[in-house]
Parts: sequence; structure tokens; C-alpha cells
Amino acid sequence: MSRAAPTGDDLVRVLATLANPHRLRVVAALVRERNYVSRLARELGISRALLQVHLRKLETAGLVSAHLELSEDGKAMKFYEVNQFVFTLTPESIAVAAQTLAVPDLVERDGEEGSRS
Amino acid sequence: MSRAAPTGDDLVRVLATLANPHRLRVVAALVRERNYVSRLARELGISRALLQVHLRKLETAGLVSAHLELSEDGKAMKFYEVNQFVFTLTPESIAVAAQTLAVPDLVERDGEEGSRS
DNA sequence: TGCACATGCCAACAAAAGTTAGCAGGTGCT
DNA sequence: AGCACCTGCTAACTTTTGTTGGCATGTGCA
Repeated sequence: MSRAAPTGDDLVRVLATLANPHRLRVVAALVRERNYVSRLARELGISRALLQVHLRKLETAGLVSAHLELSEDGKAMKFYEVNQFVFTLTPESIAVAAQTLAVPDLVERDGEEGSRS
Repeated sequence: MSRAAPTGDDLVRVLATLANPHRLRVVAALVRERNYVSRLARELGISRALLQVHLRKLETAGLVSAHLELSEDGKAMKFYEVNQFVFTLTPESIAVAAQTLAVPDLVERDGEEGSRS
């Protein structure tokens, strides 16, 4: 699926999410096969708690998705798989995205405006 | 210029660099026109010290380049401009990049080989 | 000389991200 | 009951990143 230009903030979120070795490996592993967290943690050699954090970030960024499944023997397992996505980074695409960045909220001034004598 | 598949670590560096609103704005501004740091800082409304840090990161990642120039009136000015680049992010390209990630250095054990699996 | 402009650097702090360890719950099997 | 799996959560800590402020250098010009 191709993709309309993301907003600047979405772009930042996606890039920040992908800018991590663990998460790259997670994506790579899920490209090979969908998997559930405990097994994935074992395969990647990291703790389950840590993997969960990374998976949550990937999911929040919309790069992977999860759904609960009951295995034959009745255990609840959370399977993850990668979503299809394409992001193209060029100076120009970045310039476009930068236009839709949230404005940095300057410090809230407390009512007082320069009207003092 | 197109670009061969980056190593996983290079990719991480580039993504981490781009995953920041300030730096996106810097790139966007430099796409419009090359600029020197003091003026760029004024235009972006951020401090010079802060801008320098971000510029250094961008340069380290190879996304911009700088060169000193002497203005007519003899002042040394450091001009920055964007480099051309294209990065395409897909699950597959990430899977490829992930193969070339530096191995997480487990604690160095002396001589003893531990390749049990 | 003093002001305006350019550069560089660094120490110190604030904020965000990464990581670990431990707790809770659930199922099925012997 | 006890064990081996599965899930979820959170508090606390370490590491990294972001940000500010100050001080250093240099130039040209009124």
C-alpha cells in the first residue's frame, strides 16, 4: 500500500520508533513470520518485559499489529505481525513533512501582556 | 543520487537523527536555501548553541555538509547545505538492514567458548 | 574603545528513553 | 498441588538526548 505524505509528527514518531536496533530486529523477525511475544523474546534473546515495550512502540507507530489468539490447548497468545508500509525519505519529502509539525508551545505567559507602564 | 542498502547501524543513526522536529525544520530550511548558523538560528527561533548540536548530528549522519566561508566583510561564516539522499523504508528493507546490525556485545568471556544453543 | 556580528566550546541541568526485576493473573498437564 | 507455559503491569534504576547559559575567540566599523 502506498501512502499519502504523513504529518510531520507522525513521521517523527515512525522514525523514532525505527531508530532502534531492537525494534529493527523485531520488525525483521516479524517479516519472516508472525509470532507471539514469549517466543519472539526467546528468539531475540531479550526479556519479555523489554520486548513488550518495544512492541508497544511499534504498534503505536502503526508499524505492526497484534491480536490475541487462543492456542489449541487454550492458552492466550498475543500474535504480532508487520503492517505493510512505505516511507520515502528525501530532503524534499522532509521539507514537506516539516510544514505540518506541531508548533512548539512557547511558555504560557500569565495573562500579563506588555501593558505595564 | 540513489544509494546502496545502508548498514543497519547507519540506518539507525540516520533515523535517530531525523526523528526530531528541530532537525526536520533545519533540513527543510536548508532545502530552501543554504544558510549559516547564526542566521539559521534566528530564522528558526532557537538558540545558536542548540542549533549547533543539531547541525552536528545531521552532519555526522551525512545528511548535511558544512564549509567555512569568508564573507566580503571578512567574517568567517559556516554555511550548511543539505546533501542529496534517498532512504526507502519498508518492512523488507528493514529486514535487510537488520542483518548488518552490530552484535550486542555480551560480556566478554575469556577464551571460554559458549556456543551452546 | 565599544558595539554588532560571526565562530567555538563546555559544564550543568532537565527530559526522555531504555532496561531490569518482580509482582499479578490465566490455562493445561502430571 | 506444583510445574510449565501464556499474558499483563509497574516501580526504580541507568543511560541517552535535549537544552540553557556562559565564556572564549575573531572580524569590521562609528
